[in-house]
Amino acid sequence: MGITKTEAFTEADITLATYAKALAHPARVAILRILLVRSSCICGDIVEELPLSQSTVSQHLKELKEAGLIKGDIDGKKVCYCIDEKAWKHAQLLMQQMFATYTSCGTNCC
Amino acid sequence: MGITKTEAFTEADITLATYAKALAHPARVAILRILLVRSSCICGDIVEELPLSQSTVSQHLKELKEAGLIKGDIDGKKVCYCIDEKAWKHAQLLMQQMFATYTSCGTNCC
DNA sequence: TTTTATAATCGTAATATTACGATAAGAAAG
DNA sequence: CTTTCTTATCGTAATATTACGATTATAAAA
Repeated sequence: MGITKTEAFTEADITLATYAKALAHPARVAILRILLVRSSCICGDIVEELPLSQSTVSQHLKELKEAGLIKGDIDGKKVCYCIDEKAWKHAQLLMQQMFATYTSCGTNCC
Repeated sequence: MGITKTEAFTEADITLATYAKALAHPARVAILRILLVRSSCICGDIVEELPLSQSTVSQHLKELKEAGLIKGDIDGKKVCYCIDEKAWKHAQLLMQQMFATYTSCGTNCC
């Protein structure tokens, strides 16, 4: 149905899934890498670094913003994007915790 | 168009996005947590722990398998799922690298 | 004020995802 | 062989995603 039974899952799982979803498209990963490389804010010349139209990039930026991972401030006639430190570190923590839980199982395993 | 210009992105970004997509739904996060808690294989009583139908759970399991994060071996009339260690650690590494790249920017930031 | 540049939004089309019931496929149990 | 249990797959419906061109909105520049 394309819709998710959100009420059925824990807050933590929903949050992690939301962050993961933001990373779930190569274009958005690429955008984040661009923002990461330039450790200070940059403005919207992201379009020129990607093989996508301006409207498509704008849409991906919107999704990253909605997930909370980035923020965009108006700066004259451009818009200035950067990583949202708090959300970024939160996502990092949730991911780390998730992945770190793994301990390789014994001989009874697949 | 619901389709992605895969040829336009780097292999690393596509791989990371694929792993992220596997985590991009709370049900799949929940499934992975179940598999993580029981460090040895368990079988499809995952269904009973989730408020989803058997067919829906099976579909999510399939996606996790296709992303490579889990594997399922036949064990009599049940199927035994567990985390795929290699892929799991690969995903962990890619995520860590991605998140660790961040260094909080100076005063010129949003 | 008019022009120009930048980014967001709208409209639309193609494809993907999520979910479930029903059915099929497989092996173990009787 | 037949029944039973478990999981996969099919069919279908509702919604979401991805992408682009066209348009709109806003502010700086002329």
